[in-house]
Amino acid sequence: MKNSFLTEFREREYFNQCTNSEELDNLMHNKKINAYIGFDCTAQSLHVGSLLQIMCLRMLQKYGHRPIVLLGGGTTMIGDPSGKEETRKILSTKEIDKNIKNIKKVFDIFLDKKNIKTKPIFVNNFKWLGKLNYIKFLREVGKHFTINKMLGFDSVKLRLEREQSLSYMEFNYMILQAYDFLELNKKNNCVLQIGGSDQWGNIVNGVELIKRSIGKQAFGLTTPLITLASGAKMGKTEKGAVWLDKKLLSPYDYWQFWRNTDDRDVIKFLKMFTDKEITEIEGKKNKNINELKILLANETTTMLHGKAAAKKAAETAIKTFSAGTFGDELPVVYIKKNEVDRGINIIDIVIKSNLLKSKSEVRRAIKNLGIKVNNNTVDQEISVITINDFKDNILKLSHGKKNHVLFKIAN
RNA sequence: GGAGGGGUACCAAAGCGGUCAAAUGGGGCGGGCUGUAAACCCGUUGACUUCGGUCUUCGAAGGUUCGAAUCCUUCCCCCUCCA
Repeated sequence: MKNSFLTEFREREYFNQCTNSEELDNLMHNKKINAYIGFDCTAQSLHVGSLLQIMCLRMLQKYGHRPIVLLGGGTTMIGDPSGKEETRKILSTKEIDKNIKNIKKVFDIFLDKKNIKTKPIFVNNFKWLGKLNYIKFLREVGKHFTINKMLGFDSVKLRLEREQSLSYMEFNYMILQAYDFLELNKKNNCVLQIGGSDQWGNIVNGVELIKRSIGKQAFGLTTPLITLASGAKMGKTEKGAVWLDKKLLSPYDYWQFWRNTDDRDVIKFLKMFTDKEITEIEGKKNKNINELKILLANETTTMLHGKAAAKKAAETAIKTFSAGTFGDELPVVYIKKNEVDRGINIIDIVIKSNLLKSKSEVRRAIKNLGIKVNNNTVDQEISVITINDFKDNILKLSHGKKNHVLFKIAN
């Protein structure tokens, strides 16, 4: 273990597999390299599922290497079958372009652009995939792939074993990804591709393609699939994906996501998703678990949304959970004064708050004593909200312990 | 192309003429206990409701019947075996 990149990569539990870790270690020790990770652009932004990958890019920078961010405009048009049981929806180029634009913002936040030597390179594989000549491609790239082998890859095998259809289009995905790597190797001198463990097959194909077609050595490195102590996949909550975009998930909710980490995952997450030194984290092992969770939430939120937003989120959390009051990071809904004067039924105001979607759900929640107005449990579904329920123009409405909305009166 | 089996709610899976808005398990949500954790316990899990009911749902469309998730016809999709 000479090279600190791979050492830290292992220490932080990022390591899953490597095509040749010893040589990669040597290489990265002796010179600065260019390495790439590809990101899927099927959604309008990235969520925590991609955070580990982003952390890898940051670590490359930390050790003086240059990250290449591939936003797969071309491959997104095909859809990666890895880990998917069904064919994905096919997006239009317009949607994909829009997604790419928005996703790029995430990297602007996480990656350092000031240091010329490690400044990230952004590429879109549509640039080369979009103008491929089919016959030429088959002759130059296709000949290096055998169907026999391709059938053995998990992404293909699983689909076939489960007798789920796999279109020819998707079947080609791995070849395209391999070609991406070749292209980046030629044009950007990229010698390493990092990805999630589900990308192993695709990555290995790229490494082999580079070797066969131009005789060069390249490397592949994968990160493990993060599973929670509870066994669930990381990143999903009741509210849906944990987006890395404040328009899709507020800093407060992002903070809450980390604050609610399972005890057993806290140390691991501190290692994976914060910049705190390993030794420092190890030293905290016996600290109060809730303080560690707050540390985790503060660190991760600061990294994404900035110090001020993290601080506000933390304060709001304290007020909401400890002090029994409320902080200003809670979602706010404005309500007209004359509506309040008329009196609003509790069911209607819950619907207005978006805490619950249907009146039946609200009735049920009330029956289960899950609705609170200003911390007082509502036990009657015929209760009416009036101006008297507003204190200083504000009313706090809660569903359960963690979901709160503030109503403010607007004229 | 031939012979069988199957498509049920978020998922898995029962039901096979009325008592079915549909058993059970998982997941979700709420409550309790706690620490905004885990485990455990309880409740709840189609929509609307004047709480009497009403409306929509068991692959799709038709039909039989007083009455269909259940029976019949056609169609679509999936699986198993044979060619």
